Amino acid sequence: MAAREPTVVAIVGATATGKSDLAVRLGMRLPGEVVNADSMQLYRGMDIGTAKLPLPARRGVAHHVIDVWPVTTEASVAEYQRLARAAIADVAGRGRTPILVGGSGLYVTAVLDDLRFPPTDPGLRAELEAVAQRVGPHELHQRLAVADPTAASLIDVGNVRRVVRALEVIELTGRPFVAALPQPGSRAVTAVHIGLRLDRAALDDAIGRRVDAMFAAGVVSEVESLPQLRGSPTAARALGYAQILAALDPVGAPLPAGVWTSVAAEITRATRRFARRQETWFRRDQRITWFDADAANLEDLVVAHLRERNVAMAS
RNA sequence: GGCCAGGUAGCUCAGUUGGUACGAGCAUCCGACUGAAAAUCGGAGGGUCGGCGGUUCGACCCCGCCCCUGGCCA
Repeated sequence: MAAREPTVVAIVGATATGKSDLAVRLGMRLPGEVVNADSMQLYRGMDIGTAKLPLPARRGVAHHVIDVWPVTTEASVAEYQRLARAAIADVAGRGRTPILVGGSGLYVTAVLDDLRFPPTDPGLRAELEAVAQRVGPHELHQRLAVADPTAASLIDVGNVRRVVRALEVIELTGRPFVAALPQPGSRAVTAVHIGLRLDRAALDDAIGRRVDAMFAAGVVSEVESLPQLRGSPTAARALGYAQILAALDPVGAPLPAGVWTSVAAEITRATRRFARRQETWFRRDQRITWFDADAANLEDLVVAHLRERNVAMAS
């Protein structure tokens, strides 16, 4: 008998490249179940704007770690890591292949690699943020330079968020903050890691179409149906939601004509920018095998690849 | 036809009493990334300053003519 360690199939890539769709097709074929690795799809009620597959489109393939948080919950990679690993163990325990799908680079890394998140302390963090407000970024960065020169040299002065987090970790653990992602080879699980890519023109086009489709499907109503969203720690910052909330902001004030056209344009722009960041993140991972997302025989190519990598498959 | 405003980076616009464009935002490209990551942050490329001529040691800034755009008046 081979080792019982599960093999995870991971599908990554920029937004709008068709990851979810491919995942469902593989789910039916392996068979397998989807484990979400999209940070915003964890929120309940945020469906249209996060491009969750509607139930029928999932074709009976189970999806895990999706719709688990109310919008008021502050996101946490560490918590996500626990949920996702538990889901993977569960799926594998039932003899099925876990298919990890999503474009949140850190989330994917947190599941696949041996990432360990030091603890956090909201009070301490708030305190540090207050200090940052008071003394300014340079002074704060100075403190980090004293406490942990290495971390200070790796984190930009202007990146207050990361400076705060580094100081928080140092304070909590009494040890230096190691601000470096694990090197390839630190896999926590066995994984076949594939990426979907589109050239810039096709990607930008797909994003534009996706944003238009979201408006047509009623994202604005979706936002309005989530009164708790405004002011929420994480969910309110989600692409699309943030811009729509801003447009809706002047409470009572009549919305200028054509707002949504310009808001949609803004969201499209922001999403393209985001897609570039996703590409930058995934690009450096040499363990990913890339496939052209618009290949006509994409599914077959991927299946062939999975067979080569000895992923158990229904015949 | 006359008057006014304006023609400066791919786009929207700053700017200089004449001395090498401090340009900014957006866009583009590249990168970082360990408890908010759809977040947060860093870097780079890019301009014959509408055209021609003149004044000047020197003009994107002054003068003349021309072209283009918007508005107003006929």
